[in-house]
Amino acid sequence: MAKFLIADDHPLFREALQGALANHFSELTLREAEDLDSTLAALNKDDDVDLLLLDLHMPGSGDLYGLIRVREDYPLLPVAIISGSEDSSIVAKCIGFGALGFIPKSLPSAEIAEAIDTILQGETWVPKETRERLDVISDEDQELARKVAELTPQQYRVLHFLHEGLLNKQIAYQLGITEATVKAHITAIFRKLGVYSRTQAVLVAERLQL
Amino acid sequence: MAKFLIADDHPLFREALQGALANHFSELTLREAEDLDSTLAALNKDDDVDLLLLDLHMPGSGDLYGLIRVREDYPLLPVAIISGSEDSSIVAKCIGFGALGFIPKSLPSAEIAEAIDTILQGETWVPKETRERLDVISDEDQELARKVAELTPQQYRVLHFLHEGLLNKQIAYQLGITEATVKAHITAIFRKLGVYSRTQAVLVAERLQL
DNA sequence: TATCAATCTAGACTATGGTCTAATAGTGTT
DNA sequence: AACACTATTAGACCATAGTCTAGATTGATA
Repeated sequence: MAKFLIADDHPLFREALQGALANHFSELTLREAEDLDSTLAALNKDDDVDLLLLDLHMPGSGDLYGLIRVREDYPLLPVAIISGSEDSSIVAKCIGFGALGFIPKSLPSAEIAEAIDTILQGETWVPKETRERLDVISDEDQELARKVAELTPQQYRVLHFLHEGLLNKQIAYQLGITEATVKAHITAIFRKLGVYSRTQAVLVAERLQL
Repeated sequence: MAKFLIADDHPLFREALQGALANHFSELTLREAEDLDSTLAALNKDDDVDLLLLDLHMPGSGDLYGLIRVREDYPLLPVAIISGSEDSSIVAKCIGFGALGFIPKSLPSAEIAEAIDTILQGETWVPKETRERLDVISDEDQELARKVAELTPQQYRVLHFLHEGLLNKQIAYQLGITEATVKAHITAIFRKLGVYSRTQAVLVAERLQL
């Protein structure tokens, strides 16, 4: 009797995936989440989830942040990334940051089930094209990822805009808060990342390809 | 009767290369340069150089800047990069920015001569390991490289330190000039790169892996 | 030599960035 | 309910970044 959590912001895709899984796993309990907050909430509620199927691009998530965050809070939970893209450098990053598998949405449902079987047995699974191209993530980058995981969602959003090259004034407008508040968040980001200027914070974000 | 220009800051290596070339090219005129300034000066003086053998790491050059600069000033001149490293992403960048060849220093002299023959015939030559891994450089990156080529050497040095995450005060100390001067250079860099903040300038540098 | 153009330099001034302190609101714990 | 803890917010204050103007130097050209 397996219990999965599907985290994806497209209801239609969740349904489709659910259908595909139902054909291959007889006894199956499914939970659903549509953004990072509800994913973390669901994991907190159900402590016996066997596998998280996590979409990369989710509201409030921002590519790698969701994975980094989940890995920080639930290091033992098997995570399979579900993604529309299958860029090999992204695949490598995900595996490097602790995902057990990377499943492109374009895969036929039979192969998706196979991949999940592999992952449930504790082995990694990635698309054929990207096998043997899995760069190792350096210790420094692992350390940086650990630091990024300490950021709150709002702080992460601010870091994201920093990385876009926006001024504090522009970030304040985007988030609907005052410039003073943006500055306060930035100071907190510096502390957590161990840097002392916005330039260095941007370089950290760039290095992790957030 | 071929005329080459060897640009490398190690006199010993220049000699060795000279010896290797003498065995394979009967009629050969060689010019030498030891940094970016003397390279540009030599090219300006001799307008009939057939090939530039350019070391990547040269004083005042800073990895890709030397190549970008030479390509901007002498777009028709065949350039072969000579380098100690043979990291495939660097090779790809060099070819993308217009070098006709990439020759690792570790190559036996017979193969170096072969490579140069290939390049003189107008074909590209790269190490076996990196063939068929030559990513295309995007139009945007070409455009950025064109802009970087407009920077003066001093401005390039400042951009380099910006990219390291240094404060203006620290850059001033490193270059032995006042903070006010650093700021003036930074303003000039913004104009030439078409950005309006230090963060964006750093992102340009990061994107070109300068 | 005279002159033009470009670079490097730097001071004065303004805008933006960053720190410190602190109030508010939410969350989980005893 | 009272408690400690943390995220979010923001004002006051100081530091750093960036603009404008301009003098000094160099190299090419008439």
